[in-house]
Amino acid sequence: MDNRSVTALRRVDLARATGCNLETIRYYETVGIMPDPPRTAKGYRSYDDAHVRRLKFVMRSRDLGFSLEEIRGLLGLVDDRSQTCAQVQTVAEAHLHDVQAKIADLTRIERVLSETVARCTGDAAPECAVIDALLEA
Amino acid sequence: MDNRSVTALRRVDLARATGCNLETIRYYETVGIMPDPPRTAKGYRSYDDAHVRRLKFVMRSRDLGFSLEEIRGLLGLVDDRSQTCAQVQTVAEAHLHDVQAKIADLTRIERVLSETVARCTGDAAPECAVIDALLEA
DNA sequence: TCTACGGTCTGTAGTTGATACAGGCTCAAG
DNA sequence: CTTGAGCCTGTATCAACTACAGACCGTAGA
Repeated sequence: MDNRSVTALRRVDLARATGCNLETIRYYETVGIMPDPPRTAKGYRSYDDAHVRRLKFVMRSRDLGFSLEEIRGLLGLVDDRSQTCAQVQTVAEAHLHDVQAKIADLTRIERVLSETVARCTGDAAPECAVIDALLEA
Repeated sequence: MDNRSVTALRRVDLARATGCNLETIRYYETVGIMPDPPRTAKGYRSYDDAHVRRLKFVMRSRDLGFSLEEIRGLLGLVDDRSQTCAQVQTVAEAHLHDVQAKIADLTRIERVLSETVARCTGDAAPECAVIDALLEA
């Protein structure tokens, strides 16, 4: 157990430390969300705490529904700390509006769907309120 | 203007009648959502009112957020009217629960996001509440 | 009749965000 | 020395479309 083992992480260690899927890490590297990590003599990827922090940032952003494109933007703003809070705010607000629009859409769907399902008799009969609703012009 | 023109529709006509994208119609045929239509002597697709009705059904279902897989199921129930209202109700209720779960997720995201954005100063400074929230463990 | 334009045909590639697998290599513990 | 876990690459798959490329057709106007 040498002192390298404190920070030198394998792919599976990074996955476990972040909760990210193993294959997804490689995917993030190919699409530039994560940097290409240094390699061992045998070509194995070698990660450290900075990778863990970055990937956690990505996971949290994804959790909040940011697209990879948006996350790329946020990472750029983090990497270049000369950028402004106002810029980040703009990205986050745009995303907030997206989320609110999605909620509105789903709420409309939920209303129509629950109203329609409520009209179902649940009978072993071929007449059905859901089908009728979908069939009507 | 012969009597065929009343019902014989080209691909673009079906698209316009339903609001469906031109290419999507062909896609729905390849995946079996729509039937392979009859062809003219020169191989052009020829649609009629039944196609319009079916595609409208598909569009409305999709509008309500049903997946193509679910729509395939609903179409099967419509095609075979010996199926029961109870079966349709089951599909629709399962989908309703999906929708409600998505709304719950997005509402959580919306809350976190709006709280965080509200803490932004909007300054031309590198300190930012959004970034801090994403960076913190 | 010519020409332009809009439509149609097929097959295939690209999109987003991963996930999975094949086939082979390496490493560490027992 | 074997076994099992992990690593490597490249490629295929998923949903649900969308968008070409390259060739053909059909009709309205000059």
